[in-house]
Amino acid sequence: MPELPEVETVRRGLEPVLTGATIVRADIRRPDLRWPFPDGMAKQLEGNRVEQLRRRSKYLLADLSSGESLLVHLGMSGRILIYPGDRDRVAVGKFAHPHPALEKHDHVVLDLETGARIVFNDPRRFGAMDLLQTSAQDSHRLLVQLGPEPLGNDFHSAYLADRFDGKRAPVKAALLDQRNVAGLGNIYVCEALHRSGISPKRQAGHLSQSQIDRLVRDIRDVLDEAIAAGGSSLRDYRQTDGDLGYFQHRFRVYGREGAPCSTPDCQGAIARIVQSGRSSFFCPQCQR
DNA sequence: CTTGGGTCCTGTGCGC
DNA sequence: TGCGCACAGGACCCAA
Repeated sequence: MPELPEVETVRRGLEPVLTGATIVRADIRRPDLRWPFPDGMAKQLEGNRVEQLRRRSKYLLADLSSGESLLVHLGMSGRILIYPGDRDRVAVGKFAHPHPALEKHDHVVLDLETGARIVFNDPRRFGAMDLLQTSAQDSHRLLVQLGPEPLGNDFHSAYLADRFDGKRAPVKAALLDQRNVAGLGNIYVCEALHRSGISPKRQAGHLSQSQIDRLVRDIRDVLDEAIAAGGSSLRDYRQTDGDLGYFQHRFRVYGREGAPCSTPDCQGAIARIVQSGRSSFFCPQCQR
């Protein structure tokens, strides 16, 4: 999926289009993604204004005028595209539809009063949508266990040291565990560990305090840089306008098996190993 | 409690 | 050009 930087990029793309706009029509084109959509979702959306578009970890939350929020998760392959529409063309009756034809895997379509159309497309359908009471957000089953935002004030080295204390799991697994810190995925964990010079195989509980300090800083840095670059574009991810993100050009280890390590004075080559079924990319020379 | 493995689904890229 | 296989950004669920 899109990890935190990609979801934040989507949020920033959607925000100006969605905030303050009223949903005039919701077209739910199949009964489910990863889970069934809530009963009557289309009706709960239609007629509502979107008050605010927020992000929590890798989830988007659109707060509605009804007091409910639409929760959206992009899974592995989910995309949201905006078609600005063209009211004038509709108004003069030249075109029955200002938007391009729907494509395969376009599962949810929201038409806004402004004429804009928001399309959720997800080939693998690991994504999710749900409705929740905005005031009870934190008790939602998908959000209740999430750890702190890595870019927020609650994520700091004392916190992480406490969470990692006594853990025998590899630090790679511990950082992917959303209960420890919420929003990292495979790419940015690999990248942060490389920047910190920490092997993904190291037991989380065996890191020194200075390594944890460094790791916290590097996690924040890599996420900030990725957001500034508009996220990373791999197979499926695009920004809301269909453009590519650019951060993938700055990967130091992810997807670079066999390439020379980019650390100054390091003669190592990037290796790939499998940890709990997922690829870890790292430099065995400078990550210890 | 922690940890690791299997699983959902479709698409793509590679080797043959 | 076609075919089969490995692999893909997530995270739930269950067994040990």
